[in-house]
Amino acid sequence: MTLSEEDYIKAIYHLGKGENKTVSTNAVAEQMETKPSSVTDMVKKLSEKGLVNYIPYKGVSLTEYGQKTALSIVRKHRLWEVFLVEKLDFSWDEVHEVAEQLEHIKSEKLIDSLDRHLGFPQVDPHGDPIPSKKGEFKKAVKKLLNEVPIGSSGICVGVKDSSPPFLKFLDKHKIALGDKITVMDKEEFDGSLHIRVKEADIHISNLIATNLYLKITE
Amino acid sequence: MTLSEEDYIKAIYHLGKGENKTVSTNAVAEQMETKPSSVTDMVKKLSEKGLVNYIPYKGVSLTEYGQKTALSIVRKHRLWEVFLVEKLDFSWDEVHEVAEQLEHIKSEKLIDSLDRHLGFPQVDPHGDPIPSKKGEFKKAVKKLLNEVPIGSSGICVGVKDSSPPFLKFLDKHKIALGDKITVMDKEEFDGSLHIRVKEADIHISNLIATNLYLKITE
DNA sequence: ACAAATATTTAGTTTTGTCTAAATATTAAT
DNA sequence: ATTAATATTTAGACAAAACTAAATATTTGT
Repeated sequence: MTLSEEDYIKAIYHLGKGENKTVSTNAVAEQMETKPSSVTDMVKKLSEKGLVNYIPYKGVSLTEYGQKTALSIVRKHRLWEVFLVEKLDFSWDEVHEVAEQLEHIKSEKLIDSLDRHLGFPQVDPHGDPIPSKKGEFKKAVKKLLNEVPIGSSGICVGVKDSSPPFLKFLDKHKIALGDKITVMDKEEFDGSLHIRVKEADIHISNLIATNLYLKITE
Repeated sequence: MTLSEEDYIKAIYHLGKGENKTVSTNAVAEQMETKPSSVTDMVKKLSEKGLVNYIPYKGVSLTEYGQKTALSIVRKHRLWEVFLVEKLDFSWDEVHEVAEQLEHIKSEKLIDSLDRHLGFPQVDPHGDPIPSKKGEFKKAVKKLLNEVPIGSSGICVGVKDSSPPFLKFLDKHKIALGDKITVMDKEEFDGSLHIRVKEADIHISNLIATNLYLKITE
């Protein structure tokens, strides 16, 4: 597999939302920042190699083999992201570009060793699940903090209200994007929550909880 | 810089023994496992980009800019080798192929962080020095163990006598290629040595010392 | 110094991945 | 159902990096 082929496989995988939907060549072209005609060419080649199903004018989807390949690339990408954040102190938003390069390194031993070195992480710094060597993984969903069941934890991935007062509140309570948050308990009376943010336990109102998005794996 | 260009720069650097000698296109072709005509093409391109000095029929050498580039690649290669051995438990002889890929990853922050993560190592697992960010580094020399001054240490990189009895001896005393060896003391009387091999102190005869190569940086 | 051997370059192709412009198929609108 | 708009493919070209075969320089042996 060439670098370019891998990028196409990954693009088709992501556009299909991991559910192997058929996607249009135009969509792939936009995702890859290239021209539709280039996509047609590449998709024909990938089809000959047995990585995708391609019907002219109808779109492409991954074959089983293509899916396995995509998951292997996603696995590498996410493991490297964990490495960059955990070991090299990269921040949440700096990892993507470098991981895009590292994901193409070819060495099974490297990835297995990296996985072990990192303690077999289940999710990457964005809260997305890391496929196992065999390609198994749990799906991740984005939920408002108030909808997260007690005992579950996830990664803070966004805000609904992005007004300065709210962001200031988050800053004051040391809640940042990328932080791991666990719902410890919920008050029946007012819907307020006891949560754990990176080792610290704090208590927040229901209103706050309805404005924070977590990514959780079920 | 493309991947291929980087490989050529590195080949020219290594053939010049780090001393920026002028090397022939044929030599580069052999090193790169490619054809001389391909080298001519690439060398012309590199010359236009200001990375090499090229005189047709006379050979190529790196410009100052080319040397800086080469050292930056060597630095990356060797840091990754340290990472693979120290953190991922790769053995001495497994690292090269993977490091050849990793050395092409482009991110200054990545390399600086890796360097820090590894504790700013001075040499790679083969005993070769790691250039600093600015491209400074000490030269490494290969010496027989009996010629190494007291107090110095180096990496075991080879044997002069490769007969089974000698190799068996090394195995028995847990001396392996890639091990760090420090000369602790020398007996005037018989030239025997007290050496430290990976935390263990042992005593070896002069004959043994004349058959082991160390790579040391001055 | 000259012929033979060797080294190097040039010219012309190939492959991969891309592009533009033109042609064709599909979808949407009336 | 026909036309207009949009999506997709085809055809032809290009750049990068490689190759082969032929041409040209350089070096070597006598």
